[in-house]
Amino acid sequence: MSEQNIPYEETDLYRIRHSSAHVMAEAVLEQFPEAKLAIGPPIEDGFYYDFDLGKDDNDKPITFSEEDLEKIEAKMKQLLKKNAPFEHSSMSIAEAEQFFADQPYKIELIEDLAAGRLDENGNPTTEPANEVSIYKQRDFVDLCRGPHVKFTKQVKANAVKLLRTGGAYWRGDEHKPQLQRIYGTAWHNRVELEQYLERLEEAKARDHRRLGKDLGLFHISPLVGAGLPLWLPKGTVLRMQLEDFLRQAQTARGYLPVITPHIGKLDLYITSGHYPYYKDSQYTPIELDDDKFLLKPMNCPHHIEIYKSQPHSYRDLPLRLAEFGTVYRYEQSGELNGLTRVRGFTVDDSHLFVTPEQLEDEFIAVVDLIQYVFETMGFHDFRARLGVNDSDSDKYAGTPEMWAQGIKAIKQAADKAGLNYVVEEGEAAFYGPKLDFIFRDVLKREWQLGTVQVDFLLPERFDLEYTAVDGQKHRPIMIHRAPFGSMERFVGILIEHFNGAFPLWLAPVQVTVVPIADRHNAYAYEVADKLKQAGMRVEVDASSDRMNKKIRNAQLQKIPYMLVVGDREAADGTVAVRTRANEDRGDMALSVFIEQATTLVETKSMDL
RNA sequence: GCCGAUGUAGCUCAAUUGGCAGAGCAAUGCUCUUGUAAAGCAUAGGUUAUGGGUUCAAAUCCCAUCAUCGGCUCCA
Repeated sequence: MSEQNIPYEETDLYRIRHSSAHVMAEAVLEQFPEAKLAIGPPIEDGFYYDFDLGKDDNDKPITFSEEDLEKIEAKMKQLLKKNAPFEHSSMSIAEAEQFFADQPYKIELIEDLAAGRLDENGNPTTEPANEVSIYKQRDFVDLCRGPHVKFTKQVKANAVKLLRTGGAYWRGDEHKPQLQRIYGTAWHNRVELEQYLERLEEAKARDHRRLGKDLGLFHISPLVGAGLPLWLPKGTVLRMQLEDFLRQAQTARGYLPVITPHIGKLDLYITSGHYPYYKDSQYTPIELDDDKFLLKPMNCPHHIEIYKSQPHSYRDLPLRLAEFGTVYRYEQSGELNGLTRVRGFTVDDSHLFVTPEQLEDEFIAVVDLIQYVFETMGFHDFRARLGVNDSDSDKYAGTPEMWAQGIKAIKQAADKAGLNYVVEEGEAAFYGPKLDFIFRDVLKREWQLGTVQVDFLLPERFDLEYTAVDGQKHRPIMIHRAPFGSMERFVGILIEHFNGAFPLWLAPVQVTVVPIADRHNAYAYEVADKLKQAGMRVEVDASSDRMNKKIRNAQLQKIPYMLVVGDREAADGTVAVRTRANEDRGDMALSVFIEQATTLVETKSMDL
């Protein structure tokens, strides 16, 4: 398409979606004449519009029902076909305030525009506006910067669909009124719409919650607790492959393993400064006698205490302490989601204690490790984001100097490593700036995974020191880092990315041996034993099912290899190799298969 | 946490307006001994998420709680 290289805001699709939002609002007003309009922008793949429908007799907010949505969609399609031009004009602030007098949200937007505070998207503006831009189709007039299509008919009625409703806070602030949002999608034509809907179906089919159940990877029991996943044997095998891989990579890079308990005294987190920041998302402290203990929300304080357990010379540094450390955060109930958003999760955590001279090299080495990990996973589409503090936010600790120093260190190291990154305000940790690695999966969805943070604050808080060449005590700097981020989220993403068909080295079961009839079971077990001796994870399907059924079951479990064995194979010492890609490779000597498979495992190949 | 929807067998779903809770798959048993994506027959499986309430009668209506899903806010 010709639109690929121009900004989204300038594309036809953007206009189509923006115009769809207006026509949808027009349709809503026909059904709900009292609705107050908030904002209705185009978004990725579609658009939304927020409405305030007022309260019912019981003072409960009026919401859209599913039937409402259908009616609105039908009405909207009618309005699209009943052609009308989008007319652009402007009004003075005073005119606009009068015109939108019964639209409080529009008034707020107009006032912000007039004062030069915020534009209609909530972004800061530089200059106060004298007049505002408006768009009109038929009797529907909206405060809007545009652009729009010229006529409503340019939005094809069969290329638009309303998807869902939901609550949304005015201006994204949970202390402000909650509005009713309708999401819709709009495309150039019907075919594109259908393709998009298919994409949604595809995403649903690879949902890790669905696959996690079907493939027996994890389970979440309400009795254990929401957001506290139980790892089933197959999920555990998968996770352990990841952990072993990283552990090995870390050992090769001079990391030292440590293990720390799941709780710690409240005082520890008060010293670290975590407590005030995590108070709201924290399991309440456990009180015993005169002490209070917290389920740890972070591993750093424990690792710091390990550092402090003995005096350090500059010769000991950098000290790289690594642990798969499980932390607990009491996330809001509405936030929980399978493995990707949980209340107890394991961070592939490490804390590096370094001298100022070592900071840059160590940071680069960490970035290098993260990239190595991603590449090994077959994650090639990722970007980096430098999260810095928000100048006017009070949620960050430390001095401006510390922040400047940290940001500078990250920038220098990232530049030296040749890494492209974008800077985003308000994306820092409370104790320092961080570099996040954001991965785009096969469905083009973005996930924040690995993270590296430079920290001058905690060494200060805990009064960390080492003896330098000059014989004086100096303050080390800490680097916090986690390539996977959290094992739970990472595995969740991995499941969706691979659609449950993991590369051989990660597959919980790598091979299923399929005996054709009972009399082949003995040979099947013999084959399985040899595979196990070669380090393969293998199952024998000795059930009374037909061979076809056994193959089907293995296919559904996305097991990489099915080895069919019958009279021929038993006589020749061979196996008939079939892959989950429906590929029949015919008979081959077992030794040849083992040779091939183990090589693929060793090289962590994506191929079968 | 907020707004909305949902919760029936291990899984996927049925059950007219309130009137005896059912099917497919999975499980178990038996028969068949099978050559690359579902053999046949039989058996078992449920306090309809939990706790209250309305009713002669509740899976169905009402209330509360828990959980899940879709959004918002927040985040690894």
